[in-house]
Amino acid sequence: MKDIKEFLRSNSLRPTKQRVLIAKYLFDGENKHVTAEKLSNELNRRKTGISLATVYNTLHDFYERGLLKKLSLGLDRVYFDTNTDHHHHFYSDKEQLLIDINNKLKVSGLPKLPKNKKTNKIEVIVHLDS
Amino acid sequence: MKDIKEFLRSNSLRPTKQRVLIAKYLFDGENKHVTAEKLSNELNRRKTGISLATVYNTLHDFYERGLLKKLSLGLDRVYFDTNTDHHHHFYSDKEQLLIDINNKLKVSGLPKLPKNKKTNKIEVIVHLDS
DNA sequence: TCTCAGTTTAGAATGATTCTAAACTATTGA
DNA sequence: TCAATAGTTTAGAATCATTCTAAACTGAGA
Repeated sequence: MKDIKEFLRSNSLRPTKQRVLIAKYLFDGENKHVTAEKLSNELNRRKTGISLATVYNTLHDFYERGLLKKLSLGLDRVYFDTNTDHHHHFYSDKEQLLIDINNKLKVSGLPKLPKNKKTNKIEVIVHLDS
Repeated sequence: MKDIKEFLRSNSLRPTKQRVLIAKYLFDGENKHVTAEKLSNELNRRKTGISLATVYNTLHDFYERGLLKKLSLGLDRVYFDTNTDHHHHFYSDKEQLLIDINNKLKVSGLPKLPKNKKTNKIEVIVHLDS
């Protein structure tokens, strides 16, 4: 609790009631994949009374501080991932399934880059069926 | 022209004026990446008077017949790719850059799949910076 | 040519996200 | 402790890609 306030402050974020609650939920130790809507539902379940706008603002703030990773897998919603290390995903649109691939994938056989461009990151999505 | 009508018919699509014009543009031999909006602009430039709704309908129809590939790279718009072979992409959100990677990429080191799931496809996106 | 299922279309609807601007609150300096 | 203020929260409006609706239109077969 104190720690969370410190954590927020050390990331140039005022430890407001709302941010503390959201951070507590997101950074409780286990990795999470959330959308704004899913997070909002979870917070409502806990009767926190945090508005959807604040959920969006907070996810964005955390993302900008590098505390979350942003995933745009399908077309619809944006997922935020509490695992900010570079990693990849198993993904199934139909089944709302999203699983981290944390071990070392290797991608080989890349052609040379377009001129004047450099690789920012390589993203691998393994689409699954049942 | 005749060929395009035949092509549409052979894919269970009536060769309407609109579909012929769109197919002619999309399948002129060179690979294209289009969004509904970009395609609509191009068609307006040619004074075809095709509505945006029809552009969406037609892209969707072509996609369902397997004539186009659908790409959901960023969050915003959907791209349709006339290259329907399995392939990967260089992508830069900022610069609206999208380039096919047609040669054989290899992805190694995948962990085992979640139980009861099988791989549908592996998608590699190489994000670029300038 | 007639008929009708398949198409096209304008405009409304949807749904995730962002914006607005007014009310609220954490922080800091006195 | 308190006032001032910069940063936050919020409801609701706005945005924007896309889908839906339902009415008008058209290609294809009889």
